[in-house]
Amino acid sequence: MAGERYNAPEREDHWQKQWELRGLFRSVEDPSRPKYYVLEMFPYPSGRIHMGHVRNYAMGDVVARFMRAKGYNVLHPMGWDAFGMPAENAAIERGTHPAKWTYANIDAMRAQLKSMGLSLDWEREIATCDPSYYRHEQKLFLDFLKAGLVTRRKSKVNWDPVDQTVLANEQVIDGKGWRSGAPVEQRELTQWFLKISDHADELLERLGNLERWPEKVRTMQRNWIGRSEGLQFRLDLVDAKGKPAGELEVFSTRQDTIFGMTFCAVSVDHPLALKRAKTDKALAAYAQDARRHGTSEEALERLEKTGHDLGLRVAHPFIEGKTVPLYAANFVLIEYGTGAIFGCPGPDQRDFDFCKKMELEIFPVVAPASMKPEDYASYTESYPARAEVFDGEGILINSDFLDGLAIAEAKSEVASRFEARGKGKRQIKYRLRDWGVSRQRYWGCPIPVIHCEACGVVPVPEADLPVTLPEDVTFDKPGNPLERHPNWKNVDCPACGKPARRETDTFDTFVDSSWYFARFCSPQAAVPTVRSAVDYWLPVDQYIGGIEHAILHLLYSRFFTRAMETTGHVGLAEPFAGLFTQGMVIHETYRGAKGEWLSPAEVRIEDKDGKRLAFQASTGTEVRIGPVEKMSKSRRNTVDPSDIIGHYGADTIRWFMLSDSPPERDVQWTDAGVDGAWRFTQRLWRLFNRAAPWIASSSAPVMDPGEAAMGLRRAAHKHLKNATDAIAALRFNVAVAQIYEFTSAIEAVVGKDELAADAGARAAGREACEILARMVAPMMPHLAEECWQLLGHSSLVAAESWPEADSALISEDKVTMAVQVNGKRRDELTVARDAAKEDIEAAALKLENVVRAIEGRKIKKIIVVPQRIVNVVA
RNA sequence: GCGGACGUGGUGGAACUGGUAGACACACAGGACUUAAAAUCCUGAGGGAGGCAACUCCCGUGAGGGUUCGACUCCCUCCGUCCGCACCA
Repeated sequence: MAGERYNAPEREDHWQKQWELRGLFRSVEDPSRPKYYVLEMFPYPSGRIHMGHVRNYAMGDVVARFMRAKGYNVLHPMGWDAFGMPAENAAIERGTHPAKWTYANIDAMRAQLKSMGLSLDWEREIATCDPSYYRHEQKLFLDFLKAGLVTRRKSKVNWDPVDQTVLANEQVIDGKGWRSGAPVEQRELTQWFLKISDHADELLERLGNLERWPEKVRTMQRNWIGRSEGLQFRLDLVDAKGKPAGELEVFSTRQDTIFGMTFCAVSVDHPLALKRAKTDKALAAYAQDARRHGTSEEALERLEKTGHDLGLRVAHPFIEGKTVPLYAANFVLIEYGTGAIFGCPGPDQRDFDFCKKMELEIFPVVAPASMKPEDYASYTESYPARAEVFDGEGILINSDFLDGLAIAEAKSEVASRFEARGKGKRQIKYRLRDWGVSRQRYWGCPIPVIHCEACGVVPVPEADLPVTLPEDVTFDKPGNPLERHPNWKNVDCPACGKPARRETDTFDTFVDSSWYFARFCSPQAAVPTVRSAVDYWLPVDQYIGGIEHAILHLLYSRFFTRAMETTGHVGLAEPFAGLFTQGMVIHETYRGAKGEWLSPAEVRIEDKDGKRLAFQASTGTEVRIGPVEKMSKSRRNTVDPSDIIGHYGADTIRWFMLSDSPPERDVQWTDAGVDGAWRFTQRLWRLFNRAAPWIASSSAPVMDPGEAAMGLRRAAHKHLKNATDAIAALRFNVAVAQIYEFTSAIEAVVGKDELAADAGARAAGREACEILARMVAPMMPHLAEECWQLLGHSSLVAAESWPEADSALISEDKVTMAVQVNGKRRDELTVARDAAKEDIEAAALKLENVVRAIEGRKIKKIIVVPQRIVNVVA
């Protein structure tokens, strides 16, 4: 036995088979037991799992196994987010059919995940590209359509003229298509939209209830939804001759600054601008230029804020006879508010800059609250020369009837006056826009509608679902294969029976992932969701994934759940009660002589005089060690999880992922770190091998345990409590540290020859080992089984309950308190746990170090915090 | 620009509601075992000063100030790093 090594790969295979044989991780609804739904964001089947997956799923598995041991009925499923562009790209590049490519990847990745020993219910596995999944997505869409949650309209989209498809914003890089490199055009296309913006207020409001979500994610969603309260109002226009020329409707959150209005501006796409552009060629050219810059954010940053005079003037609503110019301006967005603004250079930096350029009047309308009224005049005079505007809290000035009011009061006053005149209304605007879900792509869920010349848009009858993708498609030409398929799109109209055309757009893949968590509750059902199942399992109690989904996926899923509630598919509004966003896996980067990226496998690291040097393994030439960055194919700084699992085993890679770094922060992959984790697996295995015969004859705790026994029992229960709390709070690195300490404590007792005759120590050793095996089980499940077996059990530790910490053993009867003099630690004092304050004070004052520190000074005060600290103030 | 997070030894990090800063791990050094190596085990260590030594003293959680008997923790100012959003009226 001694000298042997734990053969992780072989034993892990064995234990995985045992779990599967007994169906330990299959979950069945059981209303008599409390449920716990733990879910990690399901992967895109790109081909192989990466370290990010390993970290994500290791964490989720700890939670799943821990909660199972705590007695919960745990649901822990896995599936595949299987539609998407990479499959089509593979088809274009390699001629493989997207389905073939995708399913092969799923098979490969399933095997990899299984080798990690995850406690998943594989019977619930789903793939979003499977008709058995997406038929229900189509049904949901039809229900949403009926419920008025869907709309179809023309909108501007990013269009790649080479690939002939719409691109998501994320796929536009510096104004160019990410694949083709062609400049992206803005095109008007008729698209399907889910009306998420109708629910902006709900989605915002309910963020407040998501207490177990990271503040950061809630803030990001709050900003994304972008609520602003303001006033929408109409201003009178006059033409060059001073005659009335209609009205201009604007939106502002700062209507209090109305007396500072020195111009108005509209978007180049505003009706007023479009109308004039028909006759004003210079304006038409200006507008064209402004639109061109609309795509790239970088260009926006540098873009000068300019305007083109529209030849109209705007009458000031409160100053008789005053008018200001009206411009078409490149910085006004048609999508937001009314596409028109009133410009006030006072508290608005952008308007201030614009006025300077256009040489318009500039004066402040808000003065800092601390300023004395006699200084207002000089403040006003010097204002145009300022480098930056004042936009803080303050008092209205230069504003007629608003003078002296605070900003909030002035806002309310102005709003009331407009409302009284019938010229305006208080309004709340959101930045959030409707979610365009149409994609001109093959590998996605077909949108189940039919276009008929006579009947218009006709939903596919539910009996005809699913609308499946045709298999005989070609990818040799750019564009949507569904569009050019010879007959797929030709159907008879379900309403009138005349020839009609199928919708050839497919859904954005974010639609697929917006309800998969609900489908997991009844993955084989003939309807999208079974109410008894979702009512039992949902919400997801703990969702774990990357921060990159903070907005899109998580916001869409929240909206989708609300929509499914409206249509009766679920009975709750929020899908994820708890969210955890884990950090990335990062690694050093290496570059060769020509600046080419080198993978860690191609590099040999050496220590020379305390300096780390890297050499190319094949040539021996020196390699530059670059910054530590997120593992990525482009930088080639990836490590393949399967290589590590094949060499060290799954437990080692899991343990490493959970050690050291707090789970929300990035973890740096290092060989030394993996070696350390591997050494610990060996150490535990050796310990249990040594312990087994040593504790074999022990039974129940003995009547009169000695010092060694009591010490070990106290350590066991203390570490058990600490680790339990840490795991429950997802602080795996802290739990790992507790397990290390606990292991050392056991090693100090178990197997020691001098304690072999101590029955109490042997009994405590058994108790400690049994606790340790179960504590380790969520993190290193295979090794834990091995250890459990070594202790003589025939049961599986994966099915064992979590040990209970005995609080009586944790609170020791003697405590060590620090003794401070004037706040500086001078000595320590061990007293009975319940010692009286007076006795503690007296004992503290007798300590040599304390006496010396006091130096005969008079004692002013003594603070005693029971069980913690004594502070003598002298 | 707006918003958020963070800043602790050589490194990753720990420190409960303000109460012994640096747990645990990595790396390092010394030692044991060994013919040797690997593996394993033991020991040491924030920086500085004094002492043969047990030990004692000073400094120390980005910088400066404040509150407190007592601050990594709370407050203010500043510096730095990272992230998100960004012409949103």
